Amino acid sequence: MPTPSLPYTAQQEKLARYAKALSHPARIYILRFLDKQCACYVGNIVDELPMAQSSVSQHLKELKNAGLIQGTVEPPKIKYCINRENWREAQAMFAALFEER
Amino acid sequence: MPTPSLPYTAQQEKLARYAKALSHPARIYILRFLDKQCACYVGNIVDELPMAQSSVSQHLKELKNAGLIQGTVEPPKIKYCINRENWREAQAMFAALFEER
DNA sequence: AACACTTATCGTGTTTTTACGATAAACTAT
DNA sequence: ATAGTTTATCGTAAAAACACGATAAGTGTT
Repeated sequence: MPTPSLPYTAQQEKLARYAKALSHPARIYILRFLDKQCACYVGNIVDELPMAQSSVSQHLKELKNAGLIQGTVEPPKIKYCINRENWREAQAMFAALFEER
Repeated sequence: MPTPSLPYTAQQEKLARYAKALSHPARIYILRFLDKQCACYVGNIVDELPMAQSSVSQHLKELKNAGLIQGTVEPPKIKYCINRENWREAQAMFAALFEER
């Protein structure tokens, strides 16, 4: 295996990170829900999903770390919404992957 | 027997499965490579990637199980290519996720 | 049959993901 | 202060992902 020590391009790494964020149905659900509702509180999402509050919180954290959502504090709640800038970037990167030839 | 109520829709599960297939940079690389080359042998891919042949084989298996690629035997080699039907389906499903509102 | 070539699979160890309950942190209201 | 509400984090355990070397399986050739 004599070839490249340079592993992957930054683009490939980034797209893989976005894809990983989308790789669990609960996170697809959350994103779809936020996209429809524009914004909502954690409690609303917990009510929708068949898992513990702590698990939902963890999925939200992963989506936030991936840059796909963002939260704003509205005491005593926290409101989450799609991060539109990165959302568009992810959209473009997936589109490019499938269109390119 | 009543049908068990699944927590997520079939669509969400399917999209999550496609996303998981794309969630590793090596698999992004492979798909991109196959898309460009139209088709190639396993050896060509192994030469491109900084990992063992057995690891590449495992990534190919995952992509095949996800339905994104397919292989045809051309003794003594095996030629892989994109599964265009599922490729288009994945393209449509990602596009729908990001466009929908 | 024996060999060479190509790729898949096996066995193993390490790391990451996923889920949970319990607890902490931050804020409001009484 | 005390209590109540909301969400994040901690600690843990089970499962899955990932990579590797070694080996098997399949095919063509001699």
